Amino acid sequence: MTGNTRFAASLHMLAYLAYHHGAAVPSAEIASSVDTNPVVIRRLLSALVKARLVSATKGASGGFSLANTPENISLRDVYRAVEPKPNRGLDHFVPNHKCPVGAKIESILHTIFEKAQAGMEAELTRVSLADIDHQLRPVCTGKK
Amino acid sequence: MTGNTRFAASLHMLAYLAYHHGAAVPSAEIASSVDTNPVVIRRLLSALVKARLVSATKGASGGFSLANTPENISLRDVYRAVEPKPNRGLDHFVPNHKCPVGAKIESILHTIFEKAQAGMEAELTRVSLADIDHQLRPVCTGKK
DNA sequence: CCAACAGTAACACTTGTGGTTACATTAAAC
DNA sequence: GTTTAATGTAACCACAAGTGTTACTGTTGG
Repeated sequence: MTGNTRFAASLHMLAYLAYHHGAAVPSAEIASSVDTNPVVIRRLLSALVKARLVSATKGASGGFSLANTPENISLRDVYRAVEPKPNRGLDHFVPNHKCPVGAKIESILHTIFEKAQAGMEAELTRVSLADIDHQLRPVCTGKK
Repeated sequence: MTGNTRFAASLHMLAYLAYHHGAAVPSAEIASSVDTNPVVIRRLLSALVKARLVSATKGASGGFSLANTPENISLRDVYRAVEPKPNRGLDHFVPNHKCPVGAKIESILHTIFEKAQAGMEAELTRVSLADIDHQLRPVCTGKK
């Protein structure tokens, strides 16, 4: 797989929680919507709990719920929570430092990649979980 | 590996070609600077040749050279040439369409990811290979 | 002809990711 | 207090993608 599905899956899960706002949703139910294993869900939500975006309650009738209002959760928050290393492959890129080009290229690329990353995250900042929820509601409320 | 090193390696190679502008540089020499195998270099440059960013000459005393001036090669051109699928893992993400959330989330995420991608590429558009070359020269010319 | 090069196919190796099972822990419900 | 349903992880396997490597086939200048 070129990228990973963590970010997309996380947004799906959070959208599901926003849809069932207030209630504690168990991982098995979320897994049914995302069509994967409950453990995968808990694994991902674990990162979101650490990032304070989601709260988890153990025990019977427990589950996951949003730790904040959908308006106050930006997609950038989610991105940062599940993608801790947003460097475009610069970590495993080790050129020959004895070459004048190889010696300098790393720091140059680092700066460039940071700007590119910032450009992407700027767009993500402009979208909140509430925006996704609003696009989701119209088709759902009619059938509920 | 989280991402791939193709983009970073491609920029390194192109910077090397810009540094030796005009001359035909064999893949073995570039491989020495990037510190990898010549086949890896040729594999990557193959994509850049198809994108008309680099020209290759076969035979003895052959090699690779830029097909354009560094000013006219933007990093976005390079990115598009070596990263044909810039979707953040949406392809392998197949939710349960029987769920109201799963049915709609795909197209919503697709739109969002496209905007995020556009934000990143906008930053890459603003940087040319000449910009990298200018940052490279000051330290190199003195030691040459 | 020959030496040097690109172009590519084929393969092994490594790593990241996702799916799965298993189990310890926790807390509500009865 | 026991049962039940849930999180939290660890451990493992399977699969896909990326990278490095060898080997071979053209191709071109000397």
